[in-house]
Amino acid sequence: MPRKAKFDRPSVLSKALELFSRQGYTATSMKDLELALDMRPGSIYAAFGSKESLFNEVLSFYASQAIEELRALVNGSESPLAGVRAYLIRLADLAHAEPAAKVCLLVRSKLELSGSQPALGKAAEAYLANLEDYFCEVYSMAMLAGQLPASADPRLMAQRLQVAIMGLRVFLQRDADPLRIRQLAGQMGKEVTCAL
Amino acid sequence: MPRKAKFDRPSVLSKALELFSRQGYTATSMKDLELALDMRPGSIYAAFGSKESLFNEVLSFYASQAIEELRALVNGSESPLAGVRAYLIRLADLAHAEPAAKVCLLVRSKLELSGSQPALGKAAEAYLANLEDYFCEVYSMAMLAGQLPASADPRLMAQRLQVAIMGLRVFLQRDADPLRIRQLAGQMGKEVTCAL
DNA sequence: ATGATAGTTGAGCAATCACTCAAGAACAAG
DNA sequence: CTTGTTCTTGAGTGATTGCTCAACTATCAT
Repeated sequence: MPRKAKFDRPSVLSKALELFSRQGYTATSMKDLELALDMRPGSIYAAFGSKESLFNEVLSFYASQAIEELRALVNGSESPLAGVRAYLIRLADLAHAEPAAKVCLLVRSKLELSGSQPALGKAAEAYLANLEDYFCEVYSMAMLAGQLPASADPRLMAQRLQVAIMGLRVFLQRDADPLRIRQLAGQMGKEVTCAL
Repeated sequence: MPRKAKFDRPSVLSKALELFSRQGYTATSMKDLELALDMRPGSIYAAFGSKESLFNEVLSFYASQAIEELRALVNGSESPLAGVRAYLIRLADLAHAEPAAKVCLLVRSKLELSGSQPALGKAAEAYLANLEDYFCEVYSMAMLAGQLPASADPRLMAQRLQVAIMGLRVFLQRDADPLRIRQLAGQMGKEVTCAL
């Protein structure tokens, strides 16, 4: 009996993600979203409830995308540590991408919203913690495979890696020479995988 | 004949800096500023022209403060490289500070505003470039003092250091154990000064 | 005092904000 | 076709945005 929605949720989320990545949460108005999503306000609110909960869903969409991409890269590499190095190189290659794609939306949102929208800040924080946990798993796997000294601390290394990734991705915004950035990423990859 | 302004510009800028650091540019309204600065709209506009140019002045205020602090620390250390390590440790100790003080306002603003307020984004970018230049000077000094191999690339090391700092300061937002962060900072300090 | 200059005030402007809801449109079952 | 259910529409809500300006007040030199 009902009528089915004529929009495709993932594709809508993807468009919203692009817009939020470019302008941030606060600077993006519902008018902007109506235009980008080609939806009228009533439809948006029927589908997502509010600007805040739409953004929440976008964050979750982005986070699962990010962790999936990472997982694929690690599984597709010869070893966990090689996967980590490959991931850093891939990040460095974002130097050629559009500015909006360079920063991690989770980091961006955490910085932007922790002070003014605590709930959204907490959400971004949680997804970042998930990523750290996954990094920790990767390092644990590497230890079991004998690729790291028995004295290694996977949790510390995971945090060390996340710091490196955050730094690199923020630095991407500075529009330096792509080759330079690759050089930096390579060096950091070695440091972060004890391959000095 | 005239009447002199009854507010102290640096102290006003300092209050505005605190507010912008907590809420960001877009999420801070003129009403918020009126309250924090204890000034009426007319006075603010007479003194600063617009919200945007007030923010510009705050950015410049913050940047000169930051570089001065850094310079003092480097000059007060035994060697340039020791100064760099000391700076990283000092950053790690921000773990005990209020959240707003943890992130660099320049990075925050670059991320928040590059997409929606290009002029302000460019301004933040320029100050970050100044900092990188200063890092480069420090490494050049270290080379002249024979603390680095002749093959070292000061510019690359400066960028490497800025990536480390950005990463560390963003990670501070995650509210990890302060001791952990010190540990990370110490390790990164060694890497970034070739003291492995 | 007085006049000239400059700083302060706050009600209020047009524009924009996130959001609502009554009306209409599109589908599926009978 | 109807009827029932859900989705879509867009004009319009009150609140808030950044900002203005005429009236006012304080401080100077004379």
